Amino acid sequence: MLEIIYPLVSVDVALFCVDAERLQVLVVKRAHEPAARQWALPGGILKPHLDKSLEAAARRVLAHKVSVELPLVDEVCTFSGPDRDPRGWSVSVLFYALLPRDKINALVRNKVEALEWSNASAPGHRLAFDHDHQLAAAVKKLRTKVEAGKLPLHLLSEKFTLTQLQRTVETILGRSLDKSSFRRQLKSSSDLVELDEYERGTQRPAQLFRASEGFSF
Amino acid sequence: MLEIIYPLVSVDVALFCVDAERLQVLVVKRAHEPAARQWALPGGILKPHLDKSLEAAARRVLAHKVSVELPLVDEVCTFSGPDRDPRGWSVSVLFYALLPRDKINALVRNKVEALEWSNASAPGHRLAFDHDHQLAAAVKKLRTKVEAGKLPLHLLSEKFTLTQLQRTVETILGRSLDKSSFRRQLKSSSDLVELDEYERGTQRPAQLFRASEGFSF
DNA sequence: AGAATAGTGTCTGTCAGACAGTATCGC
DNA sequence: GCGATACTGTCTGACAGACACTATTCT
Repeated sequence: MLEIIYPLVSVDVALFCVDAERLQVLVVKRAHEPAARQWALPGGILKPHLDKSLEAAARRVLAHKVSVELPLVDEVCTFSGPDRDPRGWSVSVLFYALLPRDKINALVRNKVEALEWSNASAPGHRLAFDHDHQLAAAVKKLRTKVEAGKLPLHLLSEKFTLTQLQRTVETILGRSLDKSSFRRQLKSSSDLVELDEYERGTQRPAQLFRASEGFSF
Repeated sequence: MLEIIYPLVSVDVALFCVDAERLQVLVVKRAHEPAARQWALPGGILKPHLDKSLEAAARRVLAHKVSVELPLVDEVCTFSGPDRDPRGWSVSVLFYALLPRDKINALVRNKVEALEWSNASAPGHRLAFDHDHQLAAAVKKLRTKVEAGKLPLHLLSEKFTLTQLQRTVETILGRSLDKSSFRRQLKSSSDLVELDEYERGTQRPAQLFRASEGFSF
């Protein structure tokens, strides 16, 4: 009988937020080994006695970084192999999560770890482990879904204008869209509910919308 | 210091093949506990000393069932939790694989396990563990890719006719397509290479095609 | 009034579905 | 010739991109 070697199982999370026309991702300056003092995506070891699923583990990891419940945490893919973590053979399941723009300051600061919003398309730091690849995979997944017509309503406040929605989509896709075409598509969408409220801005007020009940990203 | 409990890490594979207008999936009658004598998707425990990645583990598992190298093995998603396997907290990474139709008889028979091709949309057996959910997820992933315009060339022989390709796509999507529109799309695709060969059938010979070098599903 | 932002109307080229028509084989 | 299958041509309605136009607010 061979000795059974257990792989290390962990979760990593790319938490996205769109702010100021930038697709931002949360990065952490690691306090402990391995890769101490390097920047990385938030992550942690699976704790079977605490977590009832991998997604629950991802939410637990983020709960230490952000003080709000996240509307969406979904799987991207796995990364595995004997060399990607110095502790040995490891499996990491990558998730992505979306944070509403009005919650961007709900970060939980502590004295051990530094947290930072970084440009997801061009991170300011080189990330530890294979997290550069992981981030690229998460961004690609997000883009693919939006490109396929899904509306990233979880990135917006509860009530939002169509222009805010268009700016968010444009930021994710990295290109500008035609206002008329964009709004035409939205009219035949059952994901939006129009409200009888208007946002008072600097110019003409814009009608507010919210996500419909059955909406899912 | 808490005792660290390791989760069980395994891979399961939905191996697809399109034959006789049916989307077939390979199922195995399990020889050993747990779930002995029940039908299930082929799967196995990750062996870090043998596998250099989860995909490699999936390929190793299939190598015992099919005597040919598979052109495509790709990840679907993970299934995890304390209750899905009687042995305890487990993570299973689901893969799907495509087998060319002319290799459908390349199954490795043995006296321990029974192998069977089952209708993927309506399996003849109830599957063990959460494999009914897994199969549904794998079929959905396959459908989504084909619906998005990807060509499932790996399900066809090396050389194939456009009618064979159309029948395969129709089988996966579960609806019939217009011949003219289908071929129009293919003309602008760089995934196909037309050959100077023709298949001699019962009626007018059909031009043969193959997948281009850079093709990926 | 003028600037700025919200929202609508119209034109047009593209393209997918529908379907008819032609081509080439076996019998 | 006839049936069967491969392959092509044409029409048309739907729709996305482009862009001009109207509407409503603030200064």
